[in-house]
Formats: sequence, C-alpha cells, structure tokens
Amino acid sequence: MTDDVLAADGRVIGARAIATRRRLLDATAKLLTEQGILDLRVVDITRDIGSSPATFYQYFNDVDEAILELAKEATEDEKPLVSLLQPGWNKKTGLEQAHHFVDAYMVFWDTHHAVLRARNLKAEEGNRHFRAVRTEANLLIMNALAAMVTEGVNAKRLPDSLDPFTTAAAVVAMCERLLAFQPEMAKRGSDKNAIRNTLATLLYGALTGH
Amino acid sequence: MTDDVLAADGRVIGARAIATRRRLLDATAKLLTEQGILDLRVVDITRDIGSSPATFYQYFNDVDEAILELAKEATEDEKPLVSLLQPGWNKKTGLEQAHHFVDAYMVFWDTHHAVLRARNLKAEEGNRHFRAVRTEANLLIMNALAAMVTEGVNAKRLPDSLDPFTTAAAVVAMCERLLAFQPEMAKRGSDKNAIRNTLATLLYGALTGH
DNA sequence: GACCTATCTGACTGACCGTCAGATTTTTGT
DNA sequence: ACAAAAATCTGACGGTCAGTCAGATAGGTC
Repeated sequence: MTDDVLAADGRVIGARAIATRRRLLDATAKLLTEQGILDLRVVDITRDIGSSPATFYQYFNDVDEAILELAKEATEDEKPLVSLLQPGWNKKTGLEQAHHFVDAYMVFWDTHHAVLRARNLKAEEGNRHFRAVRTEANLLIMNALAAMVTEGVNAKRLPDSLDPFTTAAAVVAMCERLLAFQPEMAKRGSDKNAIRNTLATLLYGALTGH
Repeated sequence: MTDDVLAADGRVIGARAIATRRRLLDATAKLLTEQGILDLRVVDITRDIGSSPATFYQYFNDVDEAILELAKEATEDEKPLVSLLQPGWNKKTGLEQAHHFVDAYMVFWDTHHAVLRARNLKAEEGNRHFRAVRTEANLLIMNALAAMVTEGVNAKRLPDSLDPFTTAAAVVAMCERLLAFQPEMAKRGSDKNAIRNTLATLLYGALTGH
C-alpha cells in the first residue's frame, strides 16, 4: 500500500480526507498562481475552501510540503515530453520536431509555471527536497537532450568543446526562461510566435548542429 | 540635489542616517544570501546591525524597497559587461571574447546572485518596480546581444527565423540559469570549467553563427 | 550649558503560524 | 435502527513578526 494517501503525521486517510487534501492542494496551486509564493498564506488557502488553518495542518506540516507535492505532480506531466526528444532530428523534419517540443513545453509551462517557479526558488535557496524534485524532473529532459548533443558531437556537427550535459541544461534554461520572460517581451514587440520560432530554431541548432 | 539620500518619508537625511541606512542594506544583502528571500525578516536585519525594527522603517517602507535598492546597485555593476559585447566577433578571436564575457558574467553573478534571484522572482510575480529594474538591466545586455544577432542574420550566418531580441533573451537566460544550476551540476560531474567552456561555445554559436 | 534638530527605539496593535482539545461527521457492529 | 468507535474537522489559544508612533537620545549650534 505504498500509494496510500497520508496525513501530516503519516497515518493513512480515508476518502473524505483525500478529497479535503485534494481541495487544499488545488487551492494552494490557485493562490500560488494568483498571488505568488511570497504572499501565500495558509489562512487564505483554507479560507478558499471554506475551512480553517487547523485543517491544513492535518495534511501538511507546512506550506512547503503542499508545494512539494504539487511539484511532484508537475513532474508527472513533464514525462511525456521526453518522447519528443529522440536523437535523429535531421535536416528534413528536425526543425518541425523542435517546434513540436516547444509547443508541448509551452503548454506544460503555462499549466505549471507558478509551481515550477516556486520549486526552482526553493531548490536554488538550498532546500534539498525541492532540489531532489527539480533534479529528477530536469534529468528526464536533460538526459534525452544530452543524448542528442552527444550524437551531434560524435557526428562532428557540433564542436567537442560542448559538454553534453551542460548544453542540455542550457537548453532547458532557455526554454524555462523565455517562457517566463514572455509577458515582458510581449510588451517589446516579440510576440508568442516569435518566441516559439526562435526557441525552436535555437534548439534545433544547439542540439543538432545543422 | 537629486542624488540626496532619502528616508522612507522622503526627507533628506544626514551623514549618520546614511551610514545606518547603508548598514541596513548590507545586512539585507547578507541575510538574503544566507537565508533566501522566503525567510528574510525585518527583525533579523535590524538585529544584525544591533538595532530595532522601527529603525528599518525609518528608511524603507518595506523589505521590498531595500531589495529594490540592492537590485539597482547590482544593475550598476552590470553596465561594464556591455563593453564586452560589441558586434564583430570573428573566427579568430570571437570564442576568446565569448570567454571573457562569460568570465565577467560569472563574477557579476557570484557577487549578486541572491539579490538577482529575488529581483527576478518579484518581477515574474508581477511587481512592476522590480520588472522595471530587471528590464532596464536586461536591456543593457540584450540590446548589445541583439545587435550582434542582427549582424549575424544580415550576413546570412544565422537563419532569419531568429528574432534578435528573443535570441538575446535566450542567451541571457542561458547565462543566468547555468550559473544558478552550477552547484547542482557540479555534483553530476560538470565542473565550473565545463560550464564556462560550454557557455562560451553556445554564446559564440548563437550570436555569430560561425 | 541651553536649545534645536536629526536620529533612534520601546511598546503597542493586528495578522498569521502552528497546536491541541474537544466538537462533528462517518463508519462499524449488533 | 441505534450506539459505540473511529475519522475528520475546527475554535481558540500562545508565540512571532510586521508596521506605527510617541517619546527618548544623540549631535550640532550659539
């Protein structure tokens, strides 16, 4: 029964409690999106579901624990993206495949950006649980990307001064950050489509060397 | 007298107060680095300089205002980097110039990473003051980068599907993120030098098309 | 030394965190 | 159908921090 849902103190909980916990998680995600992590308060989360702070602490030891769970859920949604990153992008279809990945990544990002931002902040500030989750999520993508880079380096299309894993990290960074910058860049005339095209082109170039 | 130092209520302050305000800013930067923005408390800042919370509020309306000031100071340190980004990187010296920029950027990042992270978070969460500061800082770099990309596109070394400004944003994103990931990547075997080389190679490639 | 002004802080209010004992709802047993 | 047991929920509380303000203290001027 390793996938039983647990309360904060570790005991297995029943159907009603699972539903309450779920509503708490959803409210947390909602408020994280609306207000950001800095203004996220337990009172607000519980008020949102018409409950009281004490209820929250039945299921989570603190807000971090709830956000961590949301981050794990986001990781699940990231897994399908890996199938879009197989070595063998060629001159014919490679750019189109890059577009597919970028599109899928955009949807993923739009859905989870608030949680992912929170996860990254916590990870960068040294929280080891969030580091672990971020690392796990990034490894999924980065291993696939690194394999593509390695292929390009072996075929001499990419310079061997590129460390595959670091390049993969750079690609993930570009994706995450361009999407995060998006609202700001829109104001400067770079619309969603320019971002999409540029990102796909950069990916295609950095990963294949074509 | 536009560069007089002001208290929270806008009045001009004297030498002693300037010194106190400075100590508050330094303590804020220190605690931001040590504990991160989520655990940054005014009590701690004032305790650190042997003072009381009331003193803090003499000079800043809230913690954000102090962080914003630190972010503006960081921007000043970023300005010299622009001179390292002039169009004309060629096959002979271009990669070396990219290395110079990466090195300078690494120093800049190491000095200000906690403040820059806080700035970016606030900006991404929609705070317009922090957006303005981040935009100003990024524009410095991005305009220079975009000019280089435009040169590469005009010379047909880069595909015209690249939007110069978006590409510039991607490059900044790579720099910021790779440095932020650094401690984590180190554990996976990519050392500082691999990051440095990879970043320089990617920059050189993305900016010049060589 | 008396006065004036700039600077600092003790003490307070209000809000949130996290806990716990007890109230309420659901399930179980007969 | 009812009572007892278990699961779930919450009111109320102690502690901490944000932010305010009136008054204390320090520094300068004559």
